[in-house]
Amino acid sequence: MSDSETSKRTRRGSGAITLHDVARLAGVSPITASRAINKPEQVSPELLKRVEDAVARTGYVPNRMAGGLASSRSKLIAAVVPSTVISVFNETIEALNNTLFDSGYQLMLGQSDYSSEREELLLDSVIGRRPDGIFLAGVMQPGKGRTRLMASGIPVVETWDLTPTPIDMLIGFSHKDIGLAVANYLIQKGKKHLAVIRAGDERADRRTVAYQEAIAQAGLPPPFVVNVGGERSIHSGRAAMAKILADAPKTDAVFCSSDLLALGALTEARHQNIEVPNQMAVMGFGDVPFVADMLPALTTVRINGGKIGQLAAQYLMDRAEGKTVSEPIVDVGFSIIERDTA
Amino acid sequence: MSDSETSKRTRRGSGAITLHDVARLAGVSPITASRAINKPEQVSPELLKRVEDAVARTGYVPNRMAGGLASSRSKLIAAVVPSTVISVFNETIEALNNTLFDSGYQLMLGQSDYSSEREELLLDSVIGRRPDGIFLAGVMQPGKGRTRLMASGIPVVETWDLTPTPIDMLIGFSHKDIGLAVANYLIQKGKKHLAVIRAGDERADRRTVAYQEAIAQAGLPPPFVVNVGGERSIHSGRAAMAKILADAPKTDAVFCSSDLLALGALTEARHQNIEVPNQMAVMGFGDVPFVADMLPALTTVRINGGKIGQLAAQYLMDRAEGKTVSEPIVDVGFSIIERDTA
DNA sequence: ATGAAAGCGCTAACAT
DNA sequence: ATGTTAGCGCTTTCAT
Repeated sequence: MSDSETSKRTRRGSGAITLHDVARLAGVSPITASRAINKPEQVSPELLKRVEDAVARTGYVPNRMAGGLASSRSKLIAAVVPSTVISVFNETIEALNNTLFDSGYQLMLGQSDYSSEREELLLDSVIGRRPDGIFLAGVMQPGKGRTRLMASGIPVVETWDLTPTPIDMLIGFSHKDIGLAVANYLIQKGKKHLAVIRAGDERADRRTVAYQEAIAQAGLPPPFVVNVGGERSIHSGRAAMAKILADAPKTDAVFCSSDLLALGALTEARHQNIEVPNQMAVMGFGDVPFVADMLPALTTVRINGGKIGQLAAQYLMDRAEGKTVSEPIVDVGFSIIERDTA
Repeated sequence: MSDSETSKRTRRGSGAITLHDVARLAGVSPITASRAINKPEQVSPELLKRVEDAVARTGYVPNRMAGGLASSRSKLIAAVVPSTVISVFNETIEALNNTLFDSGYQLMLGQSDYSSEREELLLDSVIGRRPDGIFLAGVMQPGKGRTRLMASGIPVVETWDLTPTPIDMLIGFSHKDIGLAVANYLIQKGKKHLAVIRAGDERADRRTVAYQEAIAQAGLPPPFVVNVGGERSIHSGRAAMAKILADAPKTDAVFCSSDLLALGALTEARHQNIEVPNQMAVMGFGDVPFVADMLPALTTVRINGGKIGQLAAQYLMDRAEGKTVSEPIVDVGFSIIERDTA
């Protein structure tokens, strides 16, 4: 209200209420106002109340960019995921976000679209924000991005995979073991002519290779493989199943790289009056929230995505606060959920 | 390498490479280094090259918190959505994120979980980051949150709905018109005993009320209503359909508040050998990416979510850059996609 | 085209 | 328990 500002160089900032305004109104020094807001136990009840009143009256919202700059603690966590639309990572992101929010952290979301070029751009953009931690969906392949990440010194958690050489922390499971387990599950169900509908990524590759190995070990003919590349949709699942039915008609079981692909395979099987699971077993991967309730209910590989997200958030926050994480590499495992389709 | 730092109060920052380091290495002043990076056309080729080399050699990544503080431009956009797991907003968020990223903006994601208490907390947290714009999934009800948002002066775009009193910009469509259109569509197909499976939110309410109106207008008996509250799953869709079949057996058409609910309804119908669409028509809402390829393919209301996201991003960025948005209120409409189930 | 000075809004470090 | 001072790393303003 009563301002007498005189300066040669003027450079009014955002115009928003600042800590100084609040302090002046409360009749205290800025640092006391800061403490009243962030560490109320360090301030006498009397002054605390005056500051609180001033905050309420002005509608002051602290500028976290300024705070972050001053304290080198941004209270930001970045997540880098390949895709956000109906992806297996959704549950993980939601859990991550919720856990972070409850402790006053904010989530920045970056999408790499399965492109490593874009991922590198994204990483620089992310590092520039100086987040207190970075969540990665997957394990980062060696390259410029990985190097820069390590150089940044920011705590990193890689997820949804296992590797002997993590950047930092790791919360995942073995894709190889899944390939093995699924093949053996199907074989034990009496299936003889296995197939696989796989995505183009490297994790799908490891599952497929293990699947092939287990099949070879059992003395069965090698599986028919359809690689759908980046097309993880129901549509491509249908097309893939059509191809299997046409080119490898003896097939009696298919392992799909994702639940969506499995749903597509199932759709095509129904379309062609193939009886599931006797004539054709179908398994998915991911156990996205709705496949349990469909008819037939999908037999699939379940990953506890929520647990991964929650744990990752905790680890990142612990590290941001200087604590050491006692078990920085965790295998959360997986389970085969037996339902109607296999 | 050769440092001789002497100061009484030491407070080493993050320890990362700063613009000063780059400038020193390039033999220019910090401001020249800054210009070389941000406005290269203002710097002579000679110095530009020296700065670029220094950046490459040091692996310098600008600290955007510092830059944001100095310029009052964070290059951050915040999105507030109720949920991220298989929600109709996913496509919008992805488009928003992609459009922003291409212009150097980053997305912060906040989840309100359909709770207005949480939404208020979230809003303060978001405002504290001083984003250049805020994306809202839905329109914000009057209240403390809305007031604070308006007071913040940050550009806001509300979406997925229409209102005569937007906070700022608005990109949506009429839920009332959808209720009307769906009812008339079903009626015109010869359906006489309509029902609705709705969620608990206010938008679903408006669709339902309009649906009831249109039915009344046509002289048909009022629809049987099942309110699933916050349970937007396939599971609750199944349960709701079971209830309809038990309590209102004459029902020959159901409009569902979401595609997932519709899928559940369809599942139950199949389970009870109800023939779709003749005996029972089912319509969804949202046209999530996979319902088109299922068997039967779902007849549903399609919203161009991608367009909303892309437009919202553009509007927010324009406003952040001081441009005026010529048409700040847009009705993107909707369409009924006729497929197998109605 | 380049640079010096000032300061964005906050908190860490050092008093008292 | 409260205050003073000096930055955090950058960009604006003004000068050359």
